[in-house]
Amino acid sequence: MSKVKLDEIDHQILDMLIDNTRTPFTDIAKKLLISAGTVHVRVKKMEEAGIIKGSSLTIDYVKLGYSFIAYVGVFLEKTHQTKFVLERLNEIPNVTVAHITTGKFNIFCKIRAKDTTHAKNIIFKIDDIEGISRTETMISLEESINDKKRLMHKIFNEL
Amino acid sequence: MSKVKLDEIDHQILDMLIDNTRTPFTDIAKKLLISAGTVHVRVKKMEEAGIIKGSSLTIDYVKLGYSFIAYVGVFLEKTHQTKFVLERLNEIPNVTVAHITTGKFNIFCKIRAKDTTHAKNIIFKIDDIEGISRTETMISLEESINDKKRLMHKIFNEL
DNA sequence: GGTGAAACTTCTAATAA
DNA sequence: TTATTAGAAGTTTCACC
Repeated sequence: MSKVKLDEIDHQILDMLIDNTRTPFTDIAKKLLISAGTVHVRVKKMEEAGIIKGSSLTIDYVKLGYSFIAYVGVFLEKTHQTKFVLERLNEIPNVTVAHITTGKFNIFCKIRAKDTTHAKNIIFKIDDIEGISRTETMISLEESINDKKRLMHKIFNEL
Repeated sequence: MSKVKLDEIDHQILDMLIDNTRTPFTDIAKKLLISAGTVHVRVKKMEEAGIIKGSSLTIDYVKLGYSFIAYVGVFLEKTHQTKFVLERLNEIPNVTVAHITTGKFNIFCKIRAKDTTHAKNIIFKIDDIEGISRTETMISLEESINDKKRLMHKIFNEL
């Protein structure tokens, strides 16, 4: 849980790699007026510190036929069932994100489906999980802002 | 919006690259008993088809001091203000995701902050946006399921 | 479509500054 | 800490199945 100090160079390296993992270190070096070796050393340090956890492709799920996104708020019968319910949710591949939350819902999750029929089946599956008293679905009509575009320095430099 | 047909080989290539963008094509080739050239050609095709939109680093935001995640449901005064409000939300760097939704809320977004004080300021900023009548915040106590672990074939092979 | 090997680019680690 | 450099490793292309 320790905070790690990064300097401006590190932020800019992260920025470019967040935008495209395969940005050659030589390109980064050229842009930042340092050597590729230095980029390598700094990236390695950030990996060792656990700041860089890994890398992943950004997939266009819509093109693959998965155009349906919904958020499902889950109400539990009893709070101590949280762990059990999360395990069941984890078994459904279409539940792509889940958070334990305060406020209105006990658990809050995101599902990705092909269409409304498919989504209905997934929601029924969720409703059937033991310990869930009821759910509330919010269908996404449009994903307007998306993690990807958020460059690090925008977050870092703001107060 | 067109659907694209991928075969089992493509799925497995995606699988490995989703898990780690830098998986060498030679490793993928070895595992799938094809040549590295073939892997290259298939990846290129999926890039050209727009299925692979890009790649990104997975950052441990908690280690960088951003341990606070919350979901904010937004109620609008009038629906036709949606576009305007989304533009304002997009100007706040800590709003990392936003969806237009049906159901309880008009817009649904995710914020990332350093701590509760920081989060409070962000939520106040959101509340101040013209056209928003009120908001409802759900604080994430724990992120239990996370996109990253979802391998493609699990989604593809399910009905 | 796929292959295998050559040509090219990038990474990495060791050495030196 | 950073730069340089050289050998290792990965990627891309292409003539040929």
